[in-house]
Amino acid sequence: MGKCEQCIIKQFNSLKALTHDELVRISSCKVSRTIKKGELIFEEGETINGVFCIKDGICKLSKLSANGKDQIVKLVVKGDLLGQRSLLGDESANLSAVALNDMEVCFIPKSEIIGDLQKNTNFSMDLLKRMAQDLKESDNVIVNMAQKSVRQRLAETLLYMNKHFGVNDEGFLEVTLSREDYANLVGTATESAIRILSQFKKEGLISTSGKQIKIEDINSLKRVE
Amino acid sequence: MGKCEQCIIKQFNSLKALTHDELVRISSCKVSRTIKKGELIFEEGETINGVFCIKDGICKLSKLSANGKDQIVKLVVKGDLLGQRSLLGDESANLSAVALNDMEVCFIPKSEIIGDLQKNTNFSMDLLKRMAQDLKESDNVIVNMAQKSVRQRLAETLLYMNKHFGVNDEGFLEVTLSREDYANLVGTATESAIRILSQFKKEGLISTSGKQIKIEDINSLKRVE
DNA sequence: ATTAAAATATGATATTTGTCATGTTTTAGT
DNA sequence: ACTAAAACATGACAAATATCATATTTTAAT
Repeated sequence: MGKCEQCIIKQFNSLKALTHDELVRISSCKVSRTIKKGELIFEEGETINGVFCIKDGICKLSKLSANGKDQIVKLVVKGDLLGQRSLLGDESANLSAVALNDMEVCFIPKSEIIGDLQKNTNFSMDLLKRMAQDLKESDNVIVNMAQKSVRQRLAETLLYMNKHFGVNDEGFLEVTLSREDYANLVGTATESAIRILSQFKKEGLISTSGKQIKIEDINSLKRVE
Repeated sequence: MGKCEQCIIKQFNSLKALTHDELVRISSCKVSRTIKKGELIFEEGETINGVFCIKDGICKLSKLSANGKDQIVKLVVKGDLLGQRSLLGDESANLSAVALNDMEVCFIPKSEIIGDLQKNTNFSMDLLKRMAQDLKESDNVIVNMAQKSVRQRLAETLLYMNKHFGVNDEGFLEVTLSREDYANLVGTATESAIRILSQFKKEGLISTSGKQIKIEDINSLKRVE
């Protein structure tokens, strides 16, 4: 079992603001866990009571809307903390989390870390800064959702996947999403997402092999309207 | 000039977590200001360097999108703090703020309050909780934008205005927005907003007098699909 | 009170997006 | 390798929304 105080992953999130002693204590009560692709981590409405530190893998945060469709609000990736809001108040999760590939996570119970949040100003300030950043990003997503076409949003989603996760040996996007996931990220019908990807293919902006996607003309993709 | 330590408005925001002494100090350097309807408080990209405590009035936070339209992301109202993000890091404003009616605000320079944020855990924890709440609401807006029809979003916006600001003597929504503002809140073309309001009128859900709107059948409005 | 400008209203039409149907390909489990 | 299920693909059509044009009404400034 790894030790938090030696774990490099914490460099990427607020846990790096904890002291050595705090990390040692947390290390002794954290629970390491692997999560298989497609597995539910927690569900909307569930009480989480702790945070997940993501050591490896990616998951989607989504919310079921009235019409029965899942809207993906955010991707949470290696290095991120998941479920920070559970530390503040007794609220249940507003979103569901599902693994997009195999994941390794550590779960830190709320009871063990809540005291540090109160005492260690560096920790709470770091959390505050990151939340402010998240808020800014959410606001930008709202503007995109409201003002951009599906075609444009899908192009931007491909660029996002390329920028954040890169490509594999063969040049395909490293993280492979289903067409349905793309639709749920963009906020459109699955058929529409598929159709537009087909158009992109015809126009030479991308190529595909099965569900894998390769960006062929990144500049044109950036100019999609 | 009012004194912060005696001001009742702070009950509604994080400033209530400050100590008496902290409030006295802040009171001595705050700047009271009235802002006329339509006036710009700050603009996207501008450096704010402080927070506004809203004593009266309402303003819209919006962002200009590539197609030249303003998307309203949030309404900030009496009792709220405006510009909290400016306290965390040196980032410039992500959104523009414009008064929707005459406002009274107090501006508190960042330099005076930043130390309290570091020292007073109650203050930073309260800010953290409110930001978590904002984040949740933003996530919900994303889902609504992505999954609901314009008609539905407009109906919900009317219900929101009714719930948060109530009605005047004659039963009209207390806060009067232009049709363009409604369109920018909902994320649609102004003509579409006007058209749908006309439909609502024909269907007996609302009535209007000039730009004023009265909700006539709140239950049907809630059931709009 | 008059008038120009802005906001509201509505029709006609184009474009975008969703829905339903149906066929093909890929994937995963034996 | 075989097979059922899931995912992908595409056509046809319907519905929602945007755009452009043009009145009408309201507002604000003189």
